[in-house]
Amino acid sequence: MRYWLMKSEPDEVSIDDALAAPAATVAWTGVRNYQARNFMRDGMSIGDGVLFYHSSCAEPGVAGIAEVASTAYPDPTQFLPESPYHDPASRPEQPRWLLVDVKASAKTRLISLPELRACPALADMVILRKGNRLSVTPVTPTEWQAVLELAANPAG
DNA sequence: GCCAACGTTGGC
DNA sequence: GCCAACGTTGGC
Repeated sequence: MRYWLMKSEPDEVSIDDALAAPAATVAWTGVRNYQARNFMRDGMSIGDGVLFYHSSCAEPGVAGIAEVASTAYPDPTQFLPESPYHDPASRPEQPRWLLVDVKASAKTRLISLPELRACPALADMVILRKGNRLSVTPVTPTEWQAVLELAANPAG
């Protein structure tokens, strides 16, 4: 059992969108970074914990809890010419990009970046490191527990 | 919109 | 293999 943080732009798929989807499950399309892909391919197992993070929005931060709901499989959007995630260099017989299904478990209060940064247990969290841009990152059990505790507490 | 940080590309 | 140029990410 491992833990992860996965970024989503809420304009595209928010935690509410995920919870409203059939079986509260969404295919995590659009990852186009090899390191992030490799985490999904080589690191993830069904049932792993996921921090659902809202990025590129007015209030970036952890917005919900989810779990990995499939092993990695080819991201169909890489083959769709009309998709913003289209990759003309990827061949169907050897797909370059993968995704996993993510099942939303619960919405949390929004735990903002400043609040995450203020938590001592999260000092080394990958997402908080300077210059970090990875959309899929590992989370340690200690960090996972610390975020759950923040989520359970009142804001501030 | 700005810009720092990072990944990718491509010429050499 | 080096590295400059370019594109993207993402907080502010």
